[in-house]
Amino acid sequence: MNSPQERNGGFLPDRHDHGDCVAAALEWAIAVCGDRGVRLTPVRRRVLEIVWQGHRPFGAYAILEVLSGEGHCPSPPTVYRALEFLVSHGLVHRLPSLNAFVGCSRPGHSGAAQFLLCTACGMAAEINDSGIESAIERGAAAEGFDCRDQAVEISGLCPHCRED
Amino acid sequence: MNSPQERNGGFLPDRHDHGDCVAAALEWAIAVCGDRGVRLTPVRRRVLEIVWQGHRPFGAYAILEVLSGEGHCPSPPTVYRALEFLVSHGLVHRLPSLNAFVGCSRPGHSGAAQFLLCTACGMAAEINDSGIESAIERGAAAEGFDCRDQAVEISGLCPHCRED
DNA sequence: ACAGTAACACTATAATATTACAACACAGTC
DNA sequence: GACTGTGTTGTAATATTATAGTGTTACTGT
Repeated sequence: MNSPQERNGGFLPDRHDHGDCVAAALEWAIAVCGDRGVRLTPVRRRVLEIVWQGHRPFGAYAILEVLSGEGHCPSPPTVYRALEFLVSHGLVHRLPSLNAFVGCSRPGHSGAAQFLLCTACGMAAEINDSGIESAIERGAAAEGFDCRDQAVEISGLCPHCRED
Repeated sequence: MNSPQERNGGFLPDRHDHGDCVAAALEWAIAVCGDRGVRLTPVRRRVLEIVWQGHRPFGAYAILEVLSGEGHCPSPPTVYRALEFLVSHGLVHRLPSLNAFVGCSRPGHSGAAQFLLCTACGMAAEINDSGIESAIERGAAAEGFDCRDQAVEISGLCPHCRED
């Protein structure tokens, strides 16, 4: 099975078929959960869909608000647990600098991810740049540091906004 | 004037003379504020010293607690304002992944900083690796992204902890 | 059906951060 | 020394993000 990688990475044109992005993410999530014998419950599935509403980070309480608007009105722990599950299975990323979550565009990818965050429009793009990853590993190793996790958040202007 | 760079970077031995680190940071802060015509008021100075108590990130409310223990009992906005001032003048860094602040070891350095965060002992080390910085710039440029700020937080085990 | 486990609901609360406005302090000028 | 404008701090209230603890429900395998 293919990951949604080809379709979802980088900054996409404004009017791409976003339904495809969501469908691909969902399909991938179902496959991953099947493989690992874990459950993509309704709450988890719905949270994943909401996070994927756009290529834009979503706060936990924004997710909660969407769910509340649907009659189903869960409490913060429910949302955080669902997010934790999705993050732990590599389906969603947390962006600490924004206290927000974004769908993983390359769930099949094994390496580290980096994020481009547009300060103008709020768009987020995930890249998986092995040059950045290995530069960080080298930098850490030079200090005798055993690198376990990299969080790289790059803020600036996306291709669309830098023209305006 | 020299920045405290030589003395404070990377992971230092457990028993270095930490008074020197604080003194150097303070001296640098006084010089920077003098140059720019801004004031290193008592609150700001004291917050800077507290952040520099160790090479370890300090939360805003932990700072507040220290200040409270000193009779001088400020409120959250006071601490956040002081931190904002120090961050804006490059004297302190914010670590979003920890919601915490750490003294800048290389306040004179013009390039981007990266942080090595030990998950075992909580130590933080700042590095200024131009290889990482330029790899990120390349990666961003490849997406047509105009990079304004890089936040790189690397978690893992520091040289001391990886031996245990 | 039953036991074991995982997930969820619910209440409360902790931890982090900001808004808004009033009071004060300092620098430069008269 | 008083006047004035700017920047800083004090204070109270509140917003935002995240977790703890307890009990209940739902699914899985036998």
